[in-house]
Amino acid sequence: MENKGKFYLTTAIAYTSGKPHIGNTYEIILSDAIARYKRAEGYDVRFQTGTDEHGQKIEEKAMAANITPQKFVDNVAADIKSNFDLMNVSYDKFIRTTDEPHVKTVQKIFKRLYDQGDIYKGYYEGMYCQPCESFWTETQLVDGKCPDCGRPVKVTKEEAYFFSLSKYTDRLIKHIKDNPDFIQPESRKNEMLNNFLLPGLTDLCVSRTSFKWGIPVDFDPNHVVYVWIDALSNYISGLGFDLDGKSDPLYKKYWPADVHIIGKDILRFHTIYWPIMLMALGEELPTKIFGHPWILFGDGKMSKSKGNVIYAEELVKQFGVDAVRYFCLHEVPFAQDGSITWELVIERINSDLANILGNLVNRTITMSNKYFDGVVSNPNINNDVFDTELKDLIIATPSNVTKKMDDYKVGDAIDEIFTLLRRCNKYIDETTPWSLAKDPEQSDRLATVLYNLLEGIRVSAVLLHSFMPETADKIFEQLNTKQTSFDSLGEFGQLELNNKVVDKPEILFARIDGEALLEELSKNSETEVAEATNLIEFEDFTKLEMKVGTVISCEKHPKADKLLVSQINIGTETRQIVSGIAADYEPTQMVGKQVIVVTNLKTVKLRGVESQGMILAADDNGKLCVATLDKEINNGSIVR
RNA sequence: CGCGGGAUAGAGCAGUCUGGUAGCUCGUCGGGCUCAUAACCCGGAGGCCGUUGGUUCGAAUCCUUCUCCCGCAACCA
Repeated sequence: MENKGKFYLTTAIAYTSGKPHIGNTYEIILSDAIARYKRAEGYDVRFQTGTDEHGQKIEEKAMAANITPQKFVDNVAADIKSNFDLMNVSYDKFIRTTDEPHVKTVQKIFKRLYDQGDIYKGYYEGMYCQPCESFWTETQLVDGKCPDCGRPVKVTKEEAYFFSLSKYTDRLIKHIKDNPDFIQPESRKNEMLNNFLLPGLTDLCVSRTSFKWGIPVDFDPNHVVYVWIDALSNYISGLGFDLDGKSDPLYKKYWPADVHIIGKDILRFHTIYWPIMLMALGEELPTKIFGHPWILFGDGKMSKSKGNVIYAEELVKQFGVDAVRYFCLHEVPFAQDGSITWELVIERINSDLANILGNLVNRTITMSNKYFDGVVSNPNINNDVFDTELKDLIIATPSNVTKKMDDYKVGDAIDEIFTLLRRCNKYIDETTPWSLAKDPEQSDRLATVLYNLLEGIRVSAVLLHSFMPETADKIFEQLNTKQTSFDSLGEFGQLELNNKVVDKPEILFARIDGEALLEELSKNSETEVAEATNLIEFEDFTKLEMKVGTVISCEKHPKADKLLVSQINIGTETRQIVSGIAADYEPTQMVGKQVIVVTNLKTVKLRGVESQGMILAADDNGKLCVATLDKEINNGSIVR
């Protein structure tokens, strides 16, 4: 195999605050498919992934679990790693930001940037929003309030280090314009330029004193390094980067990265902060940043509170690793989010994997056994236009696939392979081997037909290997072939002669009875829901104070689309209450209604407007219906 | 007018940059085949390409008006 040079790709490192769901898993599967494909093409690939293990959130979670942060991240990192291993991911390096070499590297980088004046010590004389734990600049504030939550901010002075970005902005803008492929997909490029770079960057806060679980700034131990200098550095620290020119040979060989594969939500950090960091360090910039879309459950974003999280393990348990890999890789378009539901997964498995792929292999091997005792030969009696068409496609498919992979259009690449598989199925109908078998004089023709099919299957399996490694290996075994490398794709006819295919083909993907499975799943989830329902004590219930009130007036929240602000008479007083019902109720509809109000909730400000309670409403999949009373009753009556 | 993305057959998508017969997968209906996992193959039906106006010999594609959906985006007490 010709060596095509080095190829370094990375995933974002996963934050160790909890268990990874299928969306996290998607990124690593996608990266793995690219890594495997590049290796098969003859690149010297290094594939790095890992975990991001510092930060306040982890510190808090560890405290809540009553273990040390280190113990906490050890557990979660092990969990994430085993999840990646379960998905058959071929990473070369799993880096953890708590690894000693990484910590040292980050400290040195921080010091260097400080020494050369890119990082300076200053104060946030900023506006601090306590609940959001965020600082804001004057220009970011909305009506002098936190743009995130609308709550008032406090002028706070906290010592912090800042990374001065402005010095490098022009260079970065030029780099982005000179390298149109730097940011992928391209639609994101303008977003970065227009929203962040062209208006001018504000300096980035790179240290914290408010928590301890982070890499200490070694020359100023009150501070820990905050997020990005720590996390982003993993891409070079994992290669043994050293500031003093003593970098590991790995670094010299593999840097700069050929592609960073990341979620589209963190594109900003990878296309702005990271390049600027590298410029400041005098290192080369990565070739490409690829922001991939998300996998969504149904039509909503996956979130635990919606109860619609799917974990990779569940899917694997049900369908197997390769089916899950196939689904993730094939079903997410290049630039738009894809969606996952049980129904969709079942449909793809049945129609693509069982019918088109599995059944093709099965029927071909069966015929080979039936007509030739499984012995492969090629008398080369090709006399139809079908033969030419099939063979042309077998020759063309590898480069078709590679073209798509070069643009990271993995789903389209897989489609190319399935186009070939479909063509093979069609070829069987065109040549009708079972008719040929009835005429002994057609024996050589029949053998040729089967050879063409087996070769088509072999080529498909070689190409499929990057996406579904186990399945491809199973096909190789069934064909009993050693011709499994990309070198064997150049010309038609590399499948060995006089080999014997397997006697009884194993079913690669069994068809799934969708209705039965869905029914079983819904039964399971019902029992889970029942088990998960927490029963409360009666006393807990009595803590709630609920009263009847009449809506005196109601208007739209001035700063939020989804909120209404009502004045409600609850007998002794009038309360102002903000509710998220604007989608279902006009303000005028609310006036005069008698509603049930929770009156002993802590007051809170919602986008700047105080809310002194809560109106009860039923939620039917997002459609809200306010609870009212059967007949008119005195305001202030207790509800229980 | 905060910024950005989108609307194409029952569903999911491609085509839009670079104007020239509207395409793919699934579903559906009809037919064929029997090697195969009720699988495979062929054919049909199903589209004012979201709306308005314009440019053009010609518009899904370019310009324009409006509508609706989604993301950034937390909030729904």
